[in-house]
Amino acid sequence: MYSRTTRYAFHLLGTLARRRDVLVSGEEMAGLTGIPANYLSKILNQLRKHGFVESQKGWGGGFRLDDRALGRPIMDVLVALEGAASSLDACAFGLPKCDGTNPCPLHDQWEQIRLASDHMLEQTRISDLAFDGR
Amino acid sequence: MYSRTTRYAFHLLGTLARRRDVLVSGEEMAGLTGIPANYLSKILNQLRKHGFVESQKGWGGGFRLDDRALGRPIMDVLVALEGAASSLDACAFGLPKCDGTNPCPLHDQWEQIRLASDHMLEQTRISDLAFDGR
DNA sequence: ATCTCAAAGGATAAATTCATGCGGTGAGTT
DNA sequence: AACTCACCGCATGAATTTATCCTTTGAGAT
Repeated sequence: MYSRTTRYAFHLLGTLARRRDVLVSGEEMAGLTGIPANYLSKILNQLRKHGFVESQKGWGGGFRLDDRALGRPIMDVLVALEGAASSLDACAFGLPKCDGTNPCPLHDQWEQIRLASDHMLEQTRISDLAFDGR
Repeated sequence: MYSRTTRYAFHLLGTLARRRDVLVSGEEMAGLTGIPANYLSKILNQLRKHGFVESQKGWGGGFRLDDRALGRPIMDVLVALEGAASSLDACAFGLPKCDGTNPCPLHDQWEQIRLASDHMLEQTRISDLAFDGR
């Protein structure tokens, strides 16, 4: 599974995608999503460094989606936060090397599942995450 | 993803399924699988308590698959070790309540993936895990 | 200029998962 | 009976992930 941090990131980006072009403060986002305020700011900061969101300090400050991020696949988020090349572990059986020539007993079925997950992450864009709620 | 412990359990059961009716010592299983010996014994002990393996103490002792476990789906292993009702998290977006009436933006696609994983775990039996290697 | 607000950043702590160490127990051998 | 082997259980430790605290920085308001 994607880590809790990654799931938080999806939720935060979805919340910002729902509120385009306005600044939403961290405190406010914590209220909207239920994510701990102090932790959420770390994640948004990471997302900022990777070009997904913009931020503004000071009075009336907050976070806002970077327009250029709207069309990016959410796989990019996973890569940015986890450094992962794929979404799910390569092998459900735990083999360090598991592929077509040296498959574990679950290889073929797991491959399908992993591909479906990768496909979802590649096809879903950040704009698709727009969401209001917690 | 299934926890490392669960993946270890699959690997251990697969190794025993390949060696029916003989006792394999913990030390030996560590060599066969590459799983830390002291950790592996914990997992096998858990599996014993849940009726997947039998063990024998003392000289020539070791672990052996419980014959009645052969036909059980490997979902049972996951449930026994993680107490999980399903294989993957209910919601990839992190919502505490995510279902058809209150779906997250990823709900429908993720549902397919989760069902595929559940299906794999229900259809695969312990006997199917038979495997030699690490 | 000064004050206030909110993000940025660093350090620390809590929680969970994974792994190790070691004395104790039971089974078989000699 | 004494010895050895290997599982058993408890306690401890390491690593990773998640969460909190507190100080600093920058932007706007007064």
